Amino acid sequence: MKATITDVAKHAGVSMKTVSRVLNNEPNVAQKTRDHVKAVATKLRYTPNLAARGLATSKSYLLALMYDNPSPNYIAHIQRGAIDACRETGYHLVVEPLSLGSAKTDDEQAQAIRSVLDHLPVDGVILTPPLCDSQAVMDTLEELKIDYVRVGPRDGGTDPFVSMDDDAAAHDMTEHLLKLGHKRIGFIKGHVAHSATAARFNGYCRALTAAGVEVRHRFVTTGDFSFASGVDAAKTLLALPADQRPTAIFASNDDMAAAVVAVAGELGLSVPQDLSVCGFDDTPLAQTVWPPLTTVKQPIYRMGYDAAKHLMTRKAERGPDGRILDFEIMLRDSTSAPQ
Amino acid sequence: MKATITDVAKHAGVSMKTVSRVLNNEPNVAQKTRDHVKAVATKLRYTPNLAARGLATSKSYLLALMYDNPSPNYIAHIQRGAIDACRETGYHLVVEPLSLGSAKTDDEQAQAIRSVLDHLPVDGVILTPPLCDSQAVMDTLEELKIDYVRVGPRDGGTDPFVSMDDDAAAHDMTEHLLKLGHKRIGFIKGHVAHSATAARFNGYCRALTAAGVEVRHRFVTTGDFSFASGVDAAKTLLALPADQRPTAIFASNDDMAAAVVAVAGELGLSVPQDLSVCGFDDTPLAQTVWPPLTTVKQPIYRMGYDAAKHLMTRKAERGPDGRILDFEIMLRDSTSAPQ
DNA sequence: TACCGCTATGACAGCGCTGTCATGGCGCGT
DNA sequence: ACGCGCCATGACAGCGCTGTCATAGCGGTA
Repeated sequence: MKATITDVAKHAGVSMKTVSRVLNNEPNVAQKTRDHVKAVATKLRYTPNLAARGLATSKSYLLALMYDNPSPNYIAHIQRGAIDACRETGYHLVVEPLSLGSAKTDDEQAQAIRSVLDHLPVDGVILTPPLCDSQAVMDTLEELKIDYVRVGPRDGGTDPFVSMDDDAAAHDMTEHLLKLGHKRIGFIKGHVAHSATAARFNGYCRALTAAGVEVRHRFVTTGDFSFASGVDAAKTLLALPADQRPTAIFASNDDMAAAVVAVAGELGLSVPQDLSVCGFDDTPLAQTVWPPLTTVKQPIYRMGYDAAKHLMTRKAERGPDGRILDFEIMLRDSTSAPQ
Repeated sequence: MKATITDVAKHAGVSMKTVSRVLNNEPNVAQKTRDHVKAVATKLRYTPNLAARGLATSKSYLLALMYDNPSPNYIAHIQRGAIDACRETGYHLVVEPLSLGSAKTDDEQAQAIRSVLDHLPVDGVILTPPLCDSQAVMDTLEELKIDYVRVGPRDGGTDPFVSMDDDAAAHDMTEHLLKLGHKRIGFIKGHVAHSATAARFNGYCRALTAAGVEVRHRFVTTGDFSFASGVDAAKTLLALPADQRPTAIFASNDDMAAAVVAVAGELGLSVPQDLSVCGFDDTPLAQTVWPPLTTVKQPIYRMGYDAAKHLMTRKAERGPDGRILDFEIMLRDSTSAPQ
């Protein structure tokens, strides 16, 4: 039914091994033979049998994307990037949600990941937050000798990773607000356990300090990335008397920024005239809210793409261990000069 | 390194074939032997090599989830359900985005799907909207002799599918509004090409008619499921004089419902006092907006789960071809009695 | 006892591919 | 002309598993 290497070999008048060499771009095949075999393979619509190849090489041509309950939107983009990269190389992506939960012990985490990997021998693993920050997970992978890449890890370790400079992005966004003329800029921090929280806050502080503006304690509140926490934070910030409250609020993600917009509306403040608001992540929500949010667009798709690409590249040909990708500030309608 | 069937056979003092029989629950093995082999396999932490098994059986133990640009949220839930089902049976899920686009010809659609399947021999395919409504896709699958299940197909054909009764859900939601005392109920239709659009509108009409309320042309507008289209539709509906405009608006999805809330806010109408709003889908957005939206919760996770389960079940043991799952009306704060 | 039917088990080939090693031919230096 | 080394190619085994077919053992029947 489906063409095999043997068929191609027969039709091309060469041995199976030569066909194999051609298909795998191995050296030591005359250019003429190479072309001929390729032509025959195409004509026969030959595609290699993954199972057979996997059995012979003990590779699986599969990559796994592991995640633990992040936002669907984030995963969807990472996933899409990784899949596109896989397609280019004949790999495929299997998706493996892992419910580690921060409550689990290291040992349980290791066990969970091991049981997944026991059943599915993948050639590489893409680790997204918060998995990418679990030492237990990484140790297990190391022990199993399975390649992995971390996406957006907390520290900028020596392990392979792709990430974005959250600090710089927050800095630039704050600077944007400063340039518009804002002096009283509120900030809503994200969930303490998340890698990006500290980095974003740090960027905010850096920009203020650089501009000679004091970082004021009362302008900084803590949320946990949820809309609800944003509501609370916004209420706190906006409860200050009109001449003392922030003229701009920078929330650590879009959900909380959307909450700020909602609260402002309730209080009769219009955005951006009375209050500028900006978010972080550029989720669909940013454009679903009114007015559309000025926010930071993370190169999420690209991260997935690069991560997968890295895993499919032979060790020798790999580039530097870590890649820091560019972000982009999306200027929309939720920010303007004060008054 | 990793235990093989041969290892287990040696340790258990039986032949490979007997081990194989035990592992695959084949008949004709003495219970005692069976138990013993199982014990040995466990002790050795044996897990079958998928590639080898696949080569021998020409099955892949892989299911594919195919989609064409739906909402990330929808896919994420389907996916999660399917993965959970796979885990129970030792299968795995590969995710294959397909960019067919409605502009493509049937032939191109068939080609696209074929090229994916040529490279990855899966045992079954889960088709989500709008793929599940493409005859070309189904024909191709049929020809390739690959099992498939349609999730939420337009028609309730004889092919295997899982879906939800959009019509009934829209009916119940409309009835909810009616019971609250609303008489002037606006409706925003979804994208014409989508399967659910007609069904939802139909349910709305049925409920009105059953209650003896006329379906009024000016209360029905058409959107395309996007927030932006919802803004336009809402403006149209709310442009009517106060004593003639709808006291409630039922949007065909949450994005458009959120748009209605935003427009109402701009016009100084408060929800739900001046205007009740309800949506459809129960996306995260429904709770991210203020006030949280009354909406229809689709059993998306369950659909993914059931679809995968169906594919992994041997033909003989399968239940009925189609399964219609229950929806749930999520009553939240965006609806109340008029005035 | 001879024979049959049935179950429990095993030997062996082969799925499609690649790794290893062998082979034959050709160019080049002496 | 001879020998060496290198390149292009092929033969063959074997990856881990399952399907097919053969076989041994057992109880029952005539």
